[in-house]
Amino acid sequence: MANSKSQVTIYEVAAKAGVGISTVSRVLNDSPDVSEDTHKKVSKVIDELNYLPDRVARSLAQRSSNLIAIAIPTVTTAFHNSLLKGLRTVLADVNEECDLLLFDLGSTNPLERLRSKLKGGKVDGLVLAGIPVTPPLAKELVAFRAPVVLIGNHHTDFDCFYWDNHEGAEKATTHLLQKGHQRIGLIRAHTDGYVQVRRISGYKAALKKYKVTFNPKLVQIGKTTKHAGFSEEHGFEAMNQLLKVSPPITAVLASSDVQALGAWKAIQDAGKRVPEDIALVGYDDIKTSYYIGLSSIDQHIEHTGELAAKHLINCKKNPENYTRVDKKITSDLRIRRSSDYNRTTS
Amino acid sequence: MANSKSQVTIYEVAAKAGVGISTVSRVLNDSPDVSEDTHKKVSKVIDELNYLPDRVARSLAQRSSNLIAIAIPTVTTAFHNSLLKGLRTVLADVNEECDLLLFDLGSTNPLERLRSKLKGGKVDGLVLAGIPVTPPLAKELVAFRAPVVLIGNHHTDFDCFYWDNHEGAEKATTHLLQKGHQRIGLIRAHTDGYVQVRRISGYKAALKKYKVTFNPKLVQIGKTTKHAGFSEEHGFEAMNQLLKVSPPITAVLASSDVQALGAWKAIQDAGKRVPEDIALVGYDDIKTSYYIGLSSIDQHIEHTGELAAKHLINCKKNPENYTRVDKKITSDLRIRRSSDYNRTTS
DNA sequence: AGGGTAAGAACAGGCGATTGTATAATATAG
DNA sequence: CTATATTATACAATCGCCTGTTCTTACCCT
Repeated sequence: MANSKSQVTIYEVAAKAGVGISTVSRVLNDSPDVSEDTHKKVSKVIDELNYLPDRVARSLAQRSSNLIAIAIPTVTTAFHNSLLKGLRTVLADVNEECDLLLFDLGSTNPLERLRSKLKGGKVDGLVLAGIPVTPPLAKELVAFRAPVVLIGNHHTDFDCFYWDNHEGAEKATTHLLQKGHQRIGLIRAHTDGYVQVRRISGYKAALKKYKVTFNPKLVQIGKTTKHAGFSEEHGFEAMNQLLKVSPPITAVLASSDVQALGAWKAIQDAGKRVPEDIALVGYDDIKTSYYIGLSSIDQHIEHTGELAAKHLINCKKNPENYTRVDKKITSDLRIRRSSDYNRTTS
Repeated sequence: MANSKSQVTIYEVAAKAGVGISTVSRVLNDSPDVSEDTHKKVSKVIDELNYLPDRVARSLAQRSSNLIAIAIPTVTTAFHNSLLKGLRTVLADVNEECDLLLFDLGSTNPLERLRSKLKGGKVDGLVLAGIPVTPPLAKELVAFRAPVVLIGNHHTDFDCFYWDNHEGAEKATTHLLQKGHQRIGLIRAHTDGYVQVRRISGYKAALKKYKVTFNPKLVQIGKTTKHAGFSEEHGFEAMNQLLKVSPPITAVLASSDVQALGAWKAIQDAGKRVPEDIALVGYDDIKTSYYIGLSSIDQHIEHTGELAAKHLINCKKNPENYTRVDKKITSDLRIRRSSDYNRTTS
């Protein structure tokens, strides 16, 4: 199994080079007060011994773990993957030393799990993605004594990067209105939080601007509750309900791309075409959307991950000039085949 | 930000509880020889002081960290995401204590980066995904004092979970032959390693079984080298080359689904249809393939990740009855619209 | 009641680095 | 040529926790 051999330590290097360990340490850290000769000599021994400093010991001495944690649920979506990628890109390039720690919140009782993870020990930074911060949680986070970044949620006590769901839904709806649609369906999800509310308000705002009366029957939700209704099945189900509405709708805005995919299937099953009969716009802009030509709202998730990582690294590097970050990430509409069709007759 | 205040250490807890630090430590680690009274007393103080043990110090002292690391390149693909998910699922459910650490290998000099990550070691297990193990690396891995699991590569000194690329390519090719194809193109990638060689051999084996002569002109590779040629652009480019071959091919096997997507586009641009004019099969079975109906080879990547995690946890729990694992994961063909069409005339 | 035993807690010595300070060696000045 | 400033290096104390060992103390038993 590969175990036995013990590590080469700074002591061995020092002994073999005939110097003290502090000198070796200074060579490692490119301290200016080591003579050139000594530097060379020690470097040579380091090479010969194939010595690499122990990062854990180093972290302890430097009082920083060089670890940034991100808490995510087990059921990951494209959202989490994009976020991770953004974080990693920055951590890998900007700061060689920092690794990413994944706090998996499991499937049951995520908050309890998060609490126990927090107790597992400190890290240099924590990213909470899509986790609403309740007052008790906020208290624990403060006690955690490490910079905490919230993604997708808002809280006055922590740094946040979040999206304006109102804006996204409004952009999508406006686009459909501009394409000549009047009866636009909305497939919602099984959450009644902030996100959902804002999206519906964006949808309504756009309608109002175009003087189209809001019709609650055009907002549908199915029974399938898996993934809070962001699933393909749910999109399929809700779309079938929308197809029964009369007079018929000519466009649909879904709460997620995956949902839109299900809706697309329902539309095809009903013998109708996208976008000629029904235009479709999703939310999230996942990879598949690009390939199949589904219009969607791009929330720049990967970029948000990068921003979060940069912010945390910055906190670490110069904690003195810290200022709270509260940044809204704008959402952009990606128009593709599924909605790029002008409806001449209403 | 909640940072400034200096850390609460085990000493303060010990002092306030009126015990020695070793007792506090034993409480933290649920050692059996602490009386119940003391346990309670200390726990109470821990709560009051909001004490969190320092991960780094703990790792240093224990020479391990309850961490399983996985090394992956910065440019992640669906492959890595699936793997991660598999690992996490198991770590989250089977063992509450283990977290996943991401060793990002960056973009330049991944092996060197890996080396330095290994040095900081102190993890309980390491997963190497898609990283060929050269002799010097093998040596370092042996010196690394933790179980190492290789995914997608084979090495007699380590536990491995890998795929039989010969089998996968053979299954895909056989499927196309059965559908009546004779002139089957192959889009390869810019690697000449194990994976590529085995896939080509599988392709050839299937042809041979059906008594179809191998034609090297049907194996194409483009100039685009990004992502070692597994990219959409490269698929597009190579497909265009294949379209020029005469007599025309009727089916194509790509090295990845993303590549196949590019090929699909090239086929459409040439005014041909999938699968009626040209049948298409990819490799990897990414999500998009399911949605757009691209046939593909499913390598059960997520499941492989689960197996790897289970194995590592098992190593940790009972190291005494360790036996080397060398498991081949079978690949299955997922037949979808892109190739599900019988070619009557050859 | 005294010696033996065992449980529970304290001591002290690491783990492998960093870093402020003391010291030895060299250089500069008077 | 001694006295002082200047380097370059070595020493030793940490960092926060774990753990083998020693020491108490209380409890049994004859």
